[in-house]
Amino acid sequence: MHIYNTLTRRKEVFTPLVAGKVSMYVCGMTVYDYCHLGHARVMVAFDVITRYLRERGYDVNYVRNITDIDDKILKRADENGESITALTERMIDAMHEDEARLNVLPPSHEPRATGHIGDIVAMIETLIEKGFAYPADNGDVYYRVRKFANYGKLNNRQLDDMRSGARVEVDVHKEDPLDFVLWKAAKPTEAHWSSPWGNGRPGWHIECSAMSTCCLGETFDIHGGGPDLTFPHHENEIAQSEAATGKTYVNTWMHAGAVRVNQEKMSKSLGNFFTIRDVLAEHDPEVVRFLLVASHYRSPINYSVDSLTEARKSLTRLYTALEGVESDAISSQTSNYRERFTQVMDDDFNTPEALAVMFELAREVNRAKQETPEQAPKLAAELKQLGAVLGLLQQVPQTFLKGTQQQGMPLSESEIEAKIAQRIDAKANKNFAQADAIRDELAALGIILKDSREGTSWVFEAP
RNA sequence: GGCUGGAUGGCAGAGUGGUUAUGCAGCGGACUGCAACUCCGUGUACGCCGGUUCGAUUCCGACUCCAGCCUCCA
Repeated sequence: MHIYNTLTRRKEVFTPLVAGKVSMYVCGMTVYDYCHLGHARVMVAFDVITRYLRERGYDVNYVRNITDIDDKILKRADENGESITALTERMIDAMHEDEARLNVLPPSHEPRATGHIGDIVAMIETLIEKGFAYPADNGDVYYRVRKFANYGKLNNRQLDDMRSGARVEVDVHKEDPLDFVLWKAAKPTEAHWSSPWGNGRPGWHIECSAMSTCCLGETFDIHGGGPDLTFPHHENEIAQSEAATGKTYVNTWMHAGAVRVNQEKMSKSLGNFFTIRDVLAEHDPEVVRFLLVASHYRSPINYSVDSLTEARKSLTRLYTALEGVESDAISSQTSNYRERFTQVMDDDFNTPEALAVMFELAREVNRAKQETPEQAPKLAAELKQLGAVLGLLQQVPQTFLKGTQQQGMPLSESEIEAKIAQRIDAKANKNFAQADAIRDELAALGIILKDSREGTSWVFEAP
C-alpha cells in the first residue's frame, strides 16, 4: 500500500510502526463557527481513509482534536454575548450533526484542548528546560525557532528566505520575529488557566503536539489536516514535538486538497465559504459526499451547484443499478471488481478510480438484471459493499431515487402513486394520449416515470 | 521574491512510455404503444517549445498560465 507523504513529496510504501495497527491524528475544527465545505472535505477524506484501512484489516486509532480555546473563540463569544462554553458546545453539537449527516464515522477519540492544559504546560516546561523555549517579560512563552535545526523541513523552507518575506508584525517581546507563541498571557478579564508563567492560555500549535503525543505516543503513523495547515501549523508541531521528545514526530504527513469557488480557495478570510448545513438544506448529503469522493483527496475541487447536479446524476446511476435487486446477500468470494478496487485504493486512496470500478460493476449488474437475473443479487451486493468502503450506497435505492431527502418535492408520494395508477388504467384502455399527458405532467414537475416488467417506478430530478 | 502543486476530449475527472479510464452531455442502434430506464456501438484529448527514445500526453529542460503556502484559515 502506497501513501503520498507531504514530507518527502512522493508516494511511499506504508509501513505502520506496529504491524496491523495504525495511529492517526487529524487536525480538527476550531469551534467558533459552523463547519464549511472545506471542513467537510477533510472529514470525508480521512473518513474514507479510515474506512479503507479498517477494510484492509488494520486496527485504526483515529484521533481528531477539537480546538475549543483560541482568540477567535474569545472574540466570537464576546460578540455574541454568550459564554465561551455555550458557544463551543453549540458548535461542537452542530459539527457532530453535520458529520453524521455526511455519513462520517466519529473518530476513535476527540480530545479537546481545554481538557489537556496539564499536558500542554508540561510540554512547554520541557521545551524551556531544553532551551527550545523562553518565557518573555510580558507573560508569554515563545518557541525559539532558530534553535531547532530542522525547522522548515516539511515545507522545504529556509529560515532566511522567510525572514525576508515575512509579513509578521515584529513583536518586541520575541527574541526573533520567527518565534511563535506557546503560552499566551491572559488579560485580567479573559478566560485563563494558571501556569508557572502566570495566568494564560495555550498557543494554537502546542495543543496538537500535546494531544497527539498524549493519545498516540511520541511517534505515530499518520498526521493529517487541511491544505493550509502545512505552514506554519504542522511545521511548528514538528518543531515542538521533536525538540521535546528527541524523536521523529510523524512518519507520514497527509494533506487534503482545497475546496474552491470560482477557482479561488474557499476560506473564512475570503468570506466565500458555504457551510455544510446550508448546502445540506438543499441537497442530499450523500450527493455532497459523492462530490467530495469523486475527486482524489489531494486534488483541488471546484464547488458549484452544477458540480452537485453532476454528482447527483452519477450517484443516480449507481442507485438505479441497485434498484429492484436484493443487494444484502453476503458474498465472501473475491471478484475481479473487488480486486481492482483494492488495487487502486492501495495506491494512495484513488477514489475516482475506485468509483470507475464501481460504475463498471453497475453496468454488469444492469446486464445481469436483464440477461441472468439469478446473478444480479450477488453483483449488487458486491457493489453495495464496495460503496460502504467509501461511505456511499447504503440507502434504500428507492429512497434515494425518489429524492425524499431533497427540497422542492411538489407532490406527496401518495399523490404520485395515484397519478401512476391513473396512467396504468389509461394504458390498459389503450388511451395513450391520456397516459402520455399524465407522464408529461409529472415530468414537468421533475418526476420521471420508468416502466418495467415489474411496474412503474419513478425518480425525482429537480427540474 | 521563496517554496508547493497543477495545465487531459463539450463539462467533470483518473491514468499510462506504444493498447477503451469512468461519469455527465452528444450521436447511431436494440428495447418500448411512444418515451424514460437499461443494454450495444460511437466521435472529439492530453498548455507551448525543445530534448531523450524505434516511439511521449506520460521522462528531462525552458516558457506561458492557474492555484496554494510564506498572516488567522481545513
